Amino acid sequence: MTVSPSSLAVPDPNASPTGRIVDSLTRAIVEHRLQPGTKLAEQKLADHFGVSRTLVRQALFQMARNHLIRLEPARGAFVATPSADEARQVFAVRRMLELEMTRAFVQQVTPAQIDALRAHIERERRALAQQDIRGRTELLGEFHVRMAELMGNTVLAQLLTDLISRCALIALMYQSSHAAAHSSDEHWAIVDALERRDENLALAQMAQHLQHVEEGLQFDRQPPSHDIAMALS
Amino acid sequence: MTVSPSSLAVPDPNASPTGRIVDSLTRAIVEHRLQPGTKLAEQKLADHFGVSRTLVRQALFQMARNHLIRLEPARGAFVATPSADEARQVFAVRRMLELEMTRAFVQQVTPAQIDALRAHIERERRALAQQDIRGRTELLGEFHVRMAELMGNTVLAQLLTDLISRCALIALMYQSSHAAAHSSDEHWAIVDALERRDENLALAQMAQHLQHVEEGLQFDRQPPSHDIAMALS
DNA sequence: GGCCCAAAAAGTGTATACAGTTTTTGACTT
DNA sequence: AAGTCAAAAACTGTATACACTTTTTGGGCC
Repeated sequence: MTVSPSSLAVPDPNASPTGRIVDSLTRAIVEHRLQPGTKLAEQKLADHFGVSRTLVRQALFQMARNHLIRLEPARGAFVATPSADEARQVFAVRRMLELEMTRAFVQQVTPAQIDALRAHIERERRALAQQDIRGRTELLGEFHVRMAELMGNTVLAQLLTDLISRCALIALMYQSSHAAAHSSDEHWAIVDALERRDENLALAQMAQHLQHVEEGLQFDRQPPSHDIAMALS
Repeated sequence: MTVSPSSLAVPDPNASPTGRIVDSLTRAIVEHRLQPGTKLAEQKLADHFGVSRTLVRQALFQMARNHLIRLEPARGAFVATPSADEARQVFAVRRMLELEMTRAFVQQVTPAQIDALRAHIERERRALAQQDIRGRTELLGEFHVRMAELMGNTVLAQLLTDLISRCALIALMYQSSHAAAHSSDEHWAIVDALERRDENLALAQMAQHLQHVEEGLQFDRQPPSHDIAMALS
């Protein structure tokens, strides 16, 4: 199962102008600088990025496939507003993927991988200490992607990247009250279990971690609507 | 976990002209009417579909995200030629996702779901009996998607749809010698185990089934090149 | 003030134009 | 005959134009 990580080169998204726009918009959404439901007018984006609408449209179409934005025919693009149902489904898929990933990871773990994961957690902690909200969110999500990359499975890593982007958007909508510091400690516990090659413990830690992340969400809360009239109805 | 299937409506891909093109090209690739490596010239596709290059380009960009086609800067789009590494990674992800899906399925299985799966297998068998190669391939893959849909997890179902499309392309490249009839019988065995709510048996059957599908591939075989010169070098 | 409706403005959907790059062609050379 | 190279053709990448749809505006009416 272990495979050379470089064997499946993924083109740098910043290479093409469209990729640059996708990247920039994705960051803006995941980092909560764009509220769910916000209209994304093509000409305004085109002006902002200094390109024509053609490239913006290409970027928007691609992002719609990740469900980070929603396209309404003849009405335009909006930052997605995932429902509670969708949120639960996304988390269910993450659980499925990451539990089995953890299982596979234990089977082939090396000291170098453990070191890499510990180094990543160190970065998480620095971001936490510095109150670097943006870096924190990104790093906490990336921990899971890093595991996939260390296993040499680029396909899995890309899938997880998409899922975790959706989770970030969901977390915003349902106002996660989850303490980020807690997450970093849980990552540490997972790595400890991996190092000991204790499959059952690693699975339990990962399951608990994902459960805590999901529990931070409050699905009973009404999704904050961007539309005033609808919010007051 | 169980959620109404209709709650997360996915827009009919045939609704937009671009979606129609994506759908048509995806089918052509998955059903092996387009060889891996084939050049997809924009103007030719545009003429064929009776639209301008604009729409074709949108479709190609979207398909590149599924990895069904590969875009080379300034050179155009080609039907993807997944490497053996990529194939192994895709199968690894399928295993992860589907094993956990099976686990979750057992926890919440209903007689109606069993009936639906058996009905699906019946269709597989009809396609097999009629030597309907195209329908057979599609139905055998769809069985796994159907399980996700029956659990009410649209997110999972869409992910699996993409993965299974990639698997179909991989199967073509590495000349699966896997008997399709066998697959249908294995599906039957999985459903039996699900009906008995026997988690361990269901997991074992699903694992074995996926292993058989993957074993049908011959990774040692040189990927058949569309480029004559390269094939002879 | 609130409501209705038509004109204007803004925006999306698709086609086309054009610049720059890659591939093909075909005459010329060895 | 095989190789080379420049001109031509074909193709991609981006911008722009234009038809059609949705949203906004503002004036008349109750």
